[in-house]
Amino acid sequence: MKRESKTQYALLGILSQCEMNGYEIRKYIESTISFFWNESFGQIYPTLSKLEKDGLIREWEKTDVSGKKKKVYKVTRSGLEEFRRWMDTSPIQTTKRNELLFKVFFGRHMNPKLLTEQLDSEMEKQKEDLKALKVFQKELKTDWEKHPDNEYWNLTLEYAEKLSMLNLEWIQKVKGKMKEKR
Amino acid sequence: MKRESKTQYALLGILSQCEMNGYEIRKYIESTISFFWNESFGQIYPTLSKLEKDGLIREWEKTDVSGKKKKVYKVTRSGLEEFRRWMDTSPIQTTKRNELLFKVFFGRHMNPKLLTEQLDSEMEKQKEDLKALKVFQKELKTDWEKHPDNEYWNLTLEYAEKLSMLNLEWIQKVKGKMKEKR
DNA sequence: AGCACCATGTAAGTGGTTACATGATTCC
DNA sequence: GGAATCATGTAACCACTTACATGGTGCT
Repeated sequence: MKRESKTQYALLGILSQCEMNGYEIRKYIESTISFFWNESFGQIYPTLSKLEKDGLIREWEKTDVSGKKKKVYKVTRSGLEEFRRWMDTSPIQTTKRNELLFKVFFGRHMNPKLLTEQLDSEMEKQKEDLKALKVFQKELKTDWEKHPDNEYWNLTLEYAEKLSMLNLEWIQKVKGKMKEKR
Repeated sequence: MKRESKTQYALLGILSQCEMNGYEIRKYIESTISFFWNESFGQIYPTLSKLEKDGLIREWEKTDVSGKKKKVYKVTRSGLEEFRRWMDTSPIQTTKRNELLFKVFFGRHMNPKLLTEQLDSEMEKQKEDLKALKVFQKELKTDWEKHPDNEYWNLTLEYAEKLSMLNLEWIQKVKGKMKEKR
């Protein structure tokens, strides 16, 4: 069975929403979909070259309102077709590696205090995520109410929120159990 | 920053529970921790060699009750120390790539019927996982009540169960939204 | 005899991160 | 002038999957 990088489809999907250069793609991912996706520069730039070579995206000179010139990539018609073809046909694959569960599964081997500390820092991350998600949800409601993707984005945010809450509750519970051990 | 494969720690963790050969490790993972971890033979065998070379595990000839001989790997004292050192000191890293969320986030580009089909097969997987988890939970209660790892295993199962249920509910909701579109 | 499963390993190739290098632009 | 950020890219290296090869064992 052939494996193919999903980076290319991620870039097509992102560029189909808004034209950007490589640097902006990275920032977009970081600030918008980082709760379920990430890409590094080392992947983005070579993939952009490949996509352009294949005619799925094209580089444009864009002049913004202030007259400044800027290079951006746009998805071509065949790029959009290829993206949709992939979306429609490739089955969803879920990767299964969860270090948090790993640590708890083999938790007996850990110093309960250290496990608790690691759980704490995991909780911090989750709380920050949750905060960012709330801001994002609000933005969606006020500024992007009429955007055609609104409903889809909202659903993913809802998932992310519920997952974060589940994580927090569960970690709290594990921490409780650890307390008994000390 | 140095990256190091987690495969080695997974193998140390597994072998610290029970002595096994490479083939059995694979089966163990498949049947027990597959809901949060996986390893392929292409990783397992080279890693076993490396661990033995480093003195963290050792090969033994084991004669079982019926007199048959069998090779198994056991964790050495320094192997256990190394495992515990890693458990105590390495921060939990969560990978962020969720194709299910990806598909929904860019869902506008999909044929709603095809998205629904993909969601259906994802639900099937989740339901099977859930069924397996229930069996596992029961086993834990009846056969492994007194096992020192019982509490930890139970916690991970609880997490996995809740996550599966969250997935199912959310997918159901997305499916509902898709129905309106057709 | 043949099939299923046990068992071990290697080689090729992909996917991905990290670190490094370089230079332009903007802002103070 | 100097720092931060914008911007692009490459090279080295690691992790991991897949496919292939090989042979043993046990059952029917």
